[in-house]
Amino acid sequence: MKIGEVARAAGLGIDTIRFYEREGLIEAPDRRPSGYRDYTSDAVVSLRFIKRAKELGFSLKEIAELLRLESHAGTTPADVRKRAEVKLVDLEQRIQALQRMRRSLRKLVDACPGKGPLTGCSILRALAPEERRKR
Amino acid sequence: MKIGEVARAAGLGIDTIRFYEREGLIEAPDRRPSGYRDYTSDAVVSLRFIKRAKELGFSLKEIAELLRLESHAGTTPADVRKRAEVKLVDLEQRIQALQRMRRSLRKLVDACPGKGPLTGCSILRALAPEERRKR
DNA sequence: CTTGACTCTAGACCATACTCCAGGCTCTAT
DNA sequence: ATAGAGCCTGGAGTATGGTCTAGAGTCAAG
Repeated sequence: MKIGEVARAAGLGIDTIRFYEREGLIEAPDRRPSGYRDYTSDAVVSLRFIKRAKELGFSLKEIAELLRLESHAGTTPADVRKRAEVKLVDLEQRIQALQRMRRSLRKLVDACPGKGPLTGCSILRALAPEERRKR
Repeated sequence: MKIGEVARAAGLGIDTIRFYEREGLIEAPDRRPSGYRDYTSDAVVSLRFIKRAKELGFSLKEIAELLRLESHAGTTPADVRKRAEVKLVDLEQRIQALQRMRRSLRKLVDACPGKGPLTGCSILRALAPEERRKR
């Protein structure tokens, strides 16, 4: 596959894919004699993973670590396992942080009547309890 | 209050507060004859809100929109509530995806203790929503 | 009055994660 | 054969959200 096809399949821009290659997130693909990058469908899977993980709030650096768990070249299985365990703890903490955020936000939403005067909205009251800014 | 007191009270850095002022997230305070910014305690409330909203996953741009909603005639509490709800749904989806990922990673850790190939416990596949995993 | 902590501005700088551009070569369909 | 879309490289530019610095003035305690 050429880079454009991969980009469409993964839902990313061409430049983004080349950027990920430079950053070491994906392997550099083989090249055609012309110099064109020649991808296999595995690349699409990796790129979709990256896209999804990004949406989940992982940085590219963290994603790179996750990817290194998958292709455990040059490391022992025990090492892979150990790093996976560390990531698992990370993940659990991240889930808990998001759950705390969700609870807080839901409390705010539930307390907001959604009607009546603006001043009744607890979301805004949390922001500006004294209506000092009413212009 | 001087900016340093406000910063301590809000739990932000001085530079951050000036940055928020430049970005229009907070109003420019009055000035003393010396040129020093002179805040009221309302500023602390606003800054704490911004900090909290950030922790809830709002970007500064989204926070600025929330702030602007308040001062626009015709804004209903429902408008504000709606934004929070959208964020809530986003948060819930992220939590679910992370939980899927956690399951996969745990499977990887449990099932691949150092022997054999990692078949069936691909962290890559765990995050590929449009690629139907076969049951 | 002195001293040290604080504040002012403008602007540089940082990390992250892209996004675009110029100028040139390649591929594919007609 | 040729047009037009696609791809190449290297480097510059963008957006977000700050963070830091220099050089100068201000404040409050002793």
